[in-house]
Amino acid sequence: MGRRKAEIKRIENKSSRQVTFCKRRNGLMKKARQLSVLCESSVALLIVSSTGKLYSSSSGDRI
Amino acid sequence: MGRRKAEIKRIENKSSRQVTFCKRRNGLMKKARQLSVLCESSVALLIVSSTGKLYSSSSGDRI
DNA sequence: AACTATTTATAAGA
DNA sequence: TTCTTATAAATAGTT
Repeated sequence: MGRRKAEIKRIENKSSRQVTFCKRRNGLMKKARQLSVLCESSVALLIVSSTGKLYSSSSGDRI
Repeated sequence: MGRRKAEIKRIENKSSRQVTFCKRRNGLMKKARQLSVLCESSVALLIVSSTGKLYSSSSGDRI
């Protein structure tokens, strides 16, 4: 989904890797929430960045 | 992403909710794996269907 | 951080 | 129900 077909392999460039991380992390969380709402399911998502920062989302969260 | 704009609210029809659950669950797991590979991160995803069945994916999984 | 061209996911349909 | 297709949505590269 972008200007070029993206191969699924580690992004070498550090800054673009971090931009992609931010974009895709947000997209993933959005879709996780959508699934739980659309299909009455419980969804939990845990992401730990390469720098060790934790991001989480679960269907019980208000935001 | 589809023929019609999909509102994010519980799908009332049971069979179409099930079809959507299957499609979106697969899509979500795919994107979770992509994020971990592209951005060198650890990603864990847990989904419990409305019938209580558990589906999980984590970046350590071989499949 | 915003913008688009393009790819990808998917809602309906066959 | 598995496959197809039109369209919505996500996002890669750009500005």
